[in-house]
Amino acid sequence: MEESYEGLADAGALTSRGLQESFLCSYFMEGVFMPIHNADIAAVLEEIADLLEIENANIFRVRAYRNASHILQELGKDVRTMVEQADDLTKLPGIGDDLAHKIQELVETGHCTMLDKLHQQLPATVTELLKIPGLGPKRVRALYHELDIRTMEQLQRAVRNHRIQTLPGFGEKTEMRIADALAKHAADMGRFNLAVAAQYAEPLASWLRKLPGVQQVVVAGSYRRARETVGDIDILITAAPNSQVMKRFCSYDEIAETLSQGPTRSSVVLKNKLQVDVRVVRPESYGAALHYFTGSKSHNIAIRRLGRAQGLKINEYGVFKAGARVNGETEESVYQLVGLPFIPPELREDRGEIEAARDGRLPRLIELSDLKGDLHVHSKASDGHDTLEAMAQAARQHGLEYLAITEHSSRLAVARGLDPVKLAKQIDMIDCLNEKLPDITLLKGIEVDILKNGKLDLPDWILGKLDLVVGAVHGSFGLSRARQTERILRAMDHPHFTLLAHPSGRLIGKRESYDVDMLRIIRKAKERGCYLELNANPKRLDLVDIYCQIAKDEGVLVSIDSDAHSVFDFDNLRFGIGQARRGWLARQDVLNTRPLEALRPLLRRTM
DNA sequence: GCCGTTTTCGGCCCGACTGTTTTCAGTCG
Repeated sequence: MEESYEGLADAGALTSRGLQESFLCSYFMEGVFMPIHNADIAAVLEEIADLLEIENANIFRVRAYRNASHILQELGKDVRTMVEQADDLTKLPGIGDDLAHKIQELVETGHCTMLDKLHQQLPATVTELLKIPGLGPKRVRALYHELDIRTMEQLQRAVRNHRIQTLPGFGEKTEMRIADALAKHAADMGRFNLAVAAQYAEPLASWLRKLPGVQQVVVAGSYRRARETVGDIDILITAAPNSQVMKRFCSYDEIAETLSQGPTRSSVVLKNKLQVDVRVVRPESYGAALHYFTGSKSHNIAIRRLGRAQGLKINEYGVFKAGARVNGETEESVYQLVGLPFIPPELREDRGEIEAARDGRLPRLIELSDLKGDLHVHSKASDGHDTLEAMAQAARQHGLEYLAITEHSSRLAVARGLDPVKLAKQIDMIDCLNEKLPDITLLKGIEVDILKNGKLDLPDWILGKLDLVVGAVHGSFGLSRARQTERILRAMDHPHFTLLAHPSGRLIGKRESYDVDMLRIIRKAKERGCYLELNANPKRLDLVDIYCQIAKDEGVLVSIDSDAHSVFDFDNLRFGIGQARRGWLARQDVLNTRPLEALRPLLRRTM
C-alpha cells in the first residue's frame, strides 16, 4: 500500500494544490477575502513535518504535524469557518494548543511564522527531493549540507558527476538508484485509475492463484478500499512455508523490473509502470496480514494503538499478548480483539470509522445488488453507441428494473444533443418500447445543459413531459466560485429539475473540479427536493466520498448512475458502488435502490 | 507536539529489505 497520507485527491473542492506562493500573496487582496481551504493548511503542516524531519527533529514531533495534516484533510468541516466561529480547535484529535494557534494564524494571515523561520534554515525546494524513492530525510539532509543540493536539477548534475557516491553512507548502488529514480520521476509515474489498475491486478491475481502451494490471493491496499486511484497494487498470498511462490511470482511475464525481492516480500514494476507489492504469509496469519496490507496506514496505526492500550501487539503475523499469539486468522478476529465489529475496507481511512464502530454506528453499506435502476444513460440518439433496445436489454442483464434514457440537450452539439422536436420523438419511441419490453421500464429523461446563467437548455413544455430532468454543467468551467455556485443553485430552482449529474465536473487526473460551494448545493437539494448524482464512470466518480457522507448527513439522496454510453458501461456501476461505500452510504441513502413504484413519487417535485 | 482506564511525564505502530556495514542505519510499506 502506498504510504503517503492520502485523501487530498478524494476531497473534491478541497483540491490537491498546495499552498502556492501566488495564493499566499493574493490571500488578502484589497477588499477581497480569498478562501483558505483545509487542503492548503494541511499542505503547510505537511511541509513543516518534512522540513523538521530533514532537520533531524524529534520524530514524534514530526509525526504530530503529519497527523494534524491528515486530520485536516479528512475533516468534513471547513476549518476556516471553525476559526471564524471561534470554535475550539483543540477539540479536534491530535490538535493541541500549539497547532491550534498555528492553524489560526494561517487562517487569519495566510502565513505561518514557524514555516517562514524553517525556510531561513532550509530552502523550500529540498522537500521536493523526498519524492525520489530511496531518498528519505537523512539522505536529503546529507545532500543539502554536504553537497549543497537543493533542487532536482542540482541532484541530477551531482549524479552525472558521480559526486553522490563520495558521501559517507552513500555508495555506488545508491547513486545508481537515485539516477534511475530521477529518470522515472521525470517520466511522471503517476497514480493509476482504479479501473485501469483492475485490468492488471485481476489477471495477475488469477495467475497467482494457479501457482502450486498458493492458498489464498487477495488484492489488498487502496484497491481493496476502492480508492478512485491507486499508487500501486498490493497482493497478499497465503502459502505453506517453503513454497517457492515468491520466486515464481518474480517470473511473471509482465514484470519489467524487480525493485526488491525477499522470501516474504517483493516489489516489482510491471511493463505498464504499475508497481506491485506482494506479501506471502502463512495461513494462520491471513486475517492480520490482510488487515495490515489493506490499510490505510492511518487506520492501521489507530487500530494498533487501540490494541496497545489493551496490552496487545498487532502486526501482520497476528495479534499477540505477552509474546503469545492470541489470534489473527481472520480480519474479524483482529477487530474483535480490540473490541470492535468488522469495519468494511472502504471505511478504513481513520475518518471516524473506529469511533462509529465502537458506538455501534457503522452503516450497513450499500451493495451492487441493491441497485434497482439507473437514472443516467445515453443511446445512439445522442453520443451513445447502442440502440435504446440494446441498452434496455443490457440493463436488464445487470439486474436493473428501470432505466432512465437521458440524452444530451442541443447545446452540447458535439454530442449530437437533442432539440425539443427530437426529444419529443424519443418520448414516443420510449412509450412504444415500454409496451414491447416485459422486464424493464424505460423512464423518459434528459441530461440537459445548465447554461452559464443557470437556465436549462430546453423549454419547459418539453421538460414537463419527462419523468425526470438530469441537469449538468458541460461548459464555462472557469466561473468564479460565487458565480458557478449561483448558476447551479438557479438551475436547481427550476420546477422540473430532478438530479444534478457529476456535480463537480472533474475528470480524475485530467481536469480539476470547477470551483463551487458543494455544501450550499447539497443544502439546496434538500430544500428543493432534488438529488445529487454519484457518476459511476471511473474517470468521474463524482460526487466524491466526503460529499456523499455530507449529503447523507444532510438527508439528501444520492443516485448512483452509470452514465453509460454503451452496453458495456453498466459494468462501471461497481466503481460507483465503491465510491458510495467510501462515502458511508447505505441502501436507504441511495435514490435508485427504490423499486419503481417507490421511485416515481420521489421524482415528482413538490416544491 | 500530543495525550492520559499505566500517566501532567514519558511514552508515542510495526516489520522487511537494501546497502554499506561489520552490527545497523535508512528507507519503505
